[in-house]
Amino acid sequence: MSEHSPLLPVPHATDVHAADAHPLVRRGRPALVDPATLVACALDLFVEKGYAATRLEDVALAAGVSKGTLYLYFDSKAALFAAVVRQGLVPALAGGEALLDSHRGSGADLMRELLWGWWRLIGATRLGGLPKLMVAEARNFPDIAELYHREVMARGCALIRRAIDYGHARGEFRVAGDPCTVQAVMAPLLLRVLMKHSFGCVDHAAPADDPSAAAQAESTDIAASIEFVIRALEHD
Amino acid sequence: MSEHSPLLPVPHATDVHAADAHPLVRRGRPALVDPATLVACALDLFVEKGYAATRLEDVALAAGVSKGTLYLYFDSKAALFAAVVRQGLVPALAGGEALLDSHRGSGADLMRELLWGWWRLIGATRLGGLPKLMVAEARNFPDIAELYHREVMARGCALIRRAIDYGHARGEFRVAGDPCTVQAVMAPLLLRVLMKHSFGCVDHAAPADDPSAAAQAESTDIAASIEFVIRALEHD
DNA sequence: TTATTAACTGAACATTCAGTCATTAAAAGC
DNA sequence: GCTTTTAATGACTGAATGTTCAGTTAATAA
Repeated sequence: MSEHSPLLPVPHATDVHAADAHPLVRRGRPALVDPATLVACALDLFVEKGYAATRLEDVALAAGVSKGTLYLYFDSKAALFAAVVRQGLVPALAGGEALLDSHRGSGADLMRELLWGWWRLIGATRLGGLPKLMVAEARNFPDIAELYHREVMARGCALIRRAIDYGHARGEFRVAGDPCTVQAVMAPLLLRVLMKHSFGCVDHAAPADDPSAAAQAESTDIAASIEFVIRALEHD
Repeated sequence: MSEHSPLLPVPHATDVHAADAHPLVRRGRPALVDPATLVACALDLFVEKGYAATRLEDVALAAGVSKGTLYLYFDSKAALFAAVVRQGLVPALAGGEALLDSHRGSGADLMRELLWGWWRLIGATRLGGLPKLMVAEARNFPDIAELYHREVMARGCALIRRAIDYGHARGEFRVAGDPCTVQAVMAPLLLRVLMKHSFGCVDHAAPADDPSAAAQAESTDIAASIEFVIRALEHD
């Protein structure tokens, strides 16, 4: 047995593909598949069907490879799941942190930008399926849940907390960024994305026939949710 | 094959146990197990491990019976799942509807009572695991998701909407009960209960060693969340 | 051309588990 | 006691699927 954690990709994959700056000329057959593609396909299927109901053969099929090829890049199904979470979260939070550092306007505007940015970069993309996936599987994969909690939730909460503190320091917000307020601020958007990826097909509120109208209605709802929480933050 | 829906309990169970007022004297061996116990055990395990990761043998073991006995009461695992949802939701909403009809005070007080009641009757009990379960499995069980959406979510939303309208009609609330506001009002509590049943063991915010202190902190957080949304509803 | 290396394949294997059923147990009627 | 009826059991089965690996393909190096 290898001495690596079973939730990490096998080393050769990391060496050959992730660190592409290999100085030597490669030998042998060139790779046909990018492991990032496998992870992206796995994310889609995990989000759509759940972890257990997703067959590795379907992931492979979606990526245009065979089932065996998956095992060249990931030790196990759980390792693939871990990669899905890791790959999803790494690029997702940097933007928000940069935004917060550069902002100079009002607290309400900062909060609007943060929440809209979260929706654009995560809520409205395929990454929006990750929260549902983690809620569903956190108890079955404590290691991955801990990673997600530490690297995504904690960092996201810290971001919101700093934004609330910013508005509080300027005298615009009634409260400072305690954990409970932070959760209440994120709650409407988080719940929205959770519902979208679970009851989305059941909920008949949106006109399913016209995707552009649905997107329009969604934007309106997001805006309303954001204004709702800002109203709760601001002074009377 | 029976002509009943596969998601309904087998008829004999309903006849013999649910309708206990059978006039005839029963013959044969008396039942040792109450199907409600099976459903309760299934709820616990489904919530803890997820639908797929829960083995029927474990459900049976938790209820003190054998796997075969489960099939005397439920046609399949999916039927057991449906019973879990159905049994959970039936008694859960009546209280809220009665409360709303009898209330005469301010809109904010009504909202406090409603949300606290929801927390006491659902959020803080084993039923609080149902939302997580449904979020996780809605796509895999469209029938059950539709049932849950129609009988739980829609009715719960209607309740909140009427409470907002009540406060709005009295001139206390800024807005009427549009669907988006309703969701924003429920969001903090719903998200809290979702997190409790997924990341609950990972989140180190609460002191896990002292359950009474944890319950105390939880009550404080619920109260803060409720006041947060009421503040967003009320006039400036 | 031939050897070597790496990527890839898919049939076979091993395991897990929902669902079945022949059997046993416990009650009531005769 | 004997029969009938219902409850309960747990070993068994079959299908699904995660995992493995001997073999194949496609590239470079000699």
